[in-house]
Amino acid sequence: MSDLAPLVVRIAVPSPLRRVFDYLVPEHVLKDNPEAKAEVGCRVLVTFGRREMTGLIVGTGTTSEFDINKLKPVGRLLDCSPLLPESLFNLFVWAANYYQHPIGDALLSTLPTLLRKGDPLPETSRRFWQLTTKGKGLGPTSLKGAPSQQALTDELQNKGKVDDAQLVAAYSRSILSALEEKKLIEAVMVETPPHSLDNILKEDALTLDSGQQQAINSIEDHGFNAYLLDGVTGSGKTEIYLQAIEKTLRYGRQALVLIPEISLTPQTEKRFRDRFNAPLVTLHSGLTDKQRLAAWMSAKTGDAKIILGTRSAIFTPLRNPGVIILDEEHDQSYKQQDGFRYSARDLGVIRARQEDIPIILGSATPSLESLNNCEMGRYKHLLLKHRAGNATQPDWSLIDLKTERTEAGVSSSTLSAIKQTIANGHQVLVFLNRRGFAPAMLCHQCGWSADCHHCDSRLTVHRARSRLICHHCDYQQRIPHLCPNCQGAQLIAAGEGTERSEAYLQQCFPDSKVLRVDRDSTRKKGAMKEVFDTVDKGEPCILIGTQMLSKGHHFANVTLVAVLDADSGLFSPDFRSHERMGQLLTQVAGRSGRGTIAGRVLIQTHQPQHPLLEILIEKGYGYFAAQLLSERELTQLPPFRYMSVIRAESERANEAEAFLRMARQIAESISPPTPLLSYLGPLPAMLEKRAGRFRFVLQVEASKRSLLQSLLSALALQLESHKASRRVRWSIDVDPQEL
DNA sequence: AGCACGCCGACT
DNA sequence: GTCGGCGTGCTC
Repeated sequence: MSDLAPLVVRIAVPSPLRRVFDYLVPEHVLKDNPEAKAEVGCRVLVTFGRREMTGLIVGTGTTSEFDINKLKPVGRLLDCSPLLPESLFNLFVWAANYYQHPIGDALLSTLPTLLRKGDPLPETSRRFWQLTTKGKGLGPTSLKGAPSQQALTDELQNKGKVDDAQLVAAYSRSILSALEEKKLIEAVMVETPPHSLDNILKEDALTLDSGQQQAINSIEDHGFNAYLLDGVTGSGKTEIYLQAIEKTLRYGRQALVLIPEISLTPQTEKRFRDRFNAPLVTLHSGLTDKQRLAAWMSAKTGDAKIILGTRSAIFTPLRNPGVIILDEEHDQSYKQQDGFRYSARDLGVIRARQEDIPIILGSATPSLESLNNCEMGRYKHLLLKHRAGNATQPDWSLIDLKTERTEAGVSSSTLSAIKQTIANGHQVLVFLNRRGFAPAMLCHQCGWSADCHHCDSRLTVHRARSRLICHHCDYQQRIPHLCPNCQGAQLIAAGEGTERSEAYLQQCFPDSKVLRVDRDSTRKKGAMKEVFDTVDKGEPCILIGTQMLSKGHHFANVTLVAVLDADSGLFSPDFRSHERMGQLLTQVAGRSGRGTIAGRVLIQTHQPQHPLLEILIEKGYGYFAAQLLSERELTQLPPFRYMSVIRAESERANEAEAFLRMARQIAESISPPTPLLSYLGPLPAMLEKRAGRFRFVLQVEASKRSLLQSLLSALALQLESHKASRRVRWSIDVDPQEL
């Protein structure tokens, strides 16, 4: 290590700069800690500007593009080996570039917080003590004056290496230090290999029906393949996951399992723990930094065999990966919506290919992207058409709101269906994707409405809390008694939210439990569990709630699902709104009739003739999705064209838009618009003003990823160095979920 | 992003 | 006279 050429490392630092910075590694830094390495994937402490920070080495060499005499030395090397396997590290670098996020920020954000802050990697090896050469040469009685020391060296003489913990228990720390001081004994670190499992199954696997059997038989245990496990709710996808994991565990490998939301972890975790005698760790936002690091670490060392987590778990290193499973692959929460805007689903597929292992994407309502990937032959489409056991498909019908009166959002025929279901001793699920009592407060006399001053939105009435709340920025105020505009006393809560429908239904069914599930009702810890425990008892009751109800839960005794408002999904300008509506309705409907009794689904709408609703109801999600996919092809929207949006926001009304106009100009000077690459905007964002900021978007679409990629890379660099970019908050969103 | 530097208005 | 607003430049 004493060559004359200087050792230069390229460091990614957590900053919004799309560059890496070169530092020198002086001799003394290497000597200070001979164990520590200056290799790609290791962390270093550096002064960056005037600040100390933890950076990651992304390259090494002996030269620099920068003036080598002006390079700063690194402060300290933090790791004895790279934090990630090289291939995984390269994948993360690739992801930072693909999603156009500053490399240091992206890379550091894939690490547990404590590592990002520079904490040492927890010990994975255990400390053992052994005699030094000098110690071995000791005569049998040369430590006679120190009986404990004599006993200890005798023990080491007999046993060779002994565990630190064992020695400390028998002797004391001071004896060890004394002998170490005399250079008679020395510590050695020994890696403890992950133990292999003998009894993998805690409970027997369920018997598969022929469809499930066919699906599991199609899944190859080895090598890369992407599978879309497309099965109606209740068709037993989880059992397939479990059996795929079982195979992986039998090969001594690890399974990485991703699920959309934290609220689903306890249930899923229980299912896995009940089945396997294998160490399982969970990674979700509810963990402390320490717990998170411990879980990450045990995945890295291979101790954890099953890693269950939400979106960010896709960045967990695995010692011996065997399979990746990503449940509810259509779920939007797999796309990070701020900062490093990656898609855990898409990265999952790329990672599986990189690791040469299978990935299983499961959903009852697959995304159009994944369905298209099946058609293109990139994924294998595994269809589960039937519900497991005796459960039958629910029976859908539409209720025309143009011809029926409603109260609190509930039509009379919905009400009588609820009455009947309760009378039959069953449970009802009422779905309304709007929390609060009413979405607006209006003055009957002058037409005033309670608007949010920070957003382009109306305040939602929350009657139980006597407040008006903005659902976009959380601004709150008391409900006024008089109209602030005309002092009139006729303020009305217009429209319906879950709180109002709950109150109405409780009034209609005073003898039944009415349970509300939304962000407000489940704020208290354990509230959610309490509701589900009550429902699981099976007594007749009415569940009312928002999307929270549409995810994952089994309600065996629910035989009626009522969707109070299907229309909101029909008229949104977002090109994905129809897809989402179909997914949501199908998922909600899937909550019913999972037991042996057939379920009914009532959809209230003002548009009963809407062709998409008809297709969804008559032919099911598969046909519906196929229809949407062919529309996307006709209109040249994703996945047939690649999209990205540049977002900008500013407190000053015109700046965001002006910034994007300039961005478009720069972009067009790099790549003029052609049929292969087109621009749209700047346009006001969906909610133009939000939390006091004016928001705009510029869309860039291309027929090839590479066209878009090279344009965005060049554009990002130019925008970053432009002084106008300091006056607005801007970001690039590749493969956006929302416009 | 942070952080420093520098240049103008309005205060104890 | 100084405190502090934010426009500008820089980070190996």
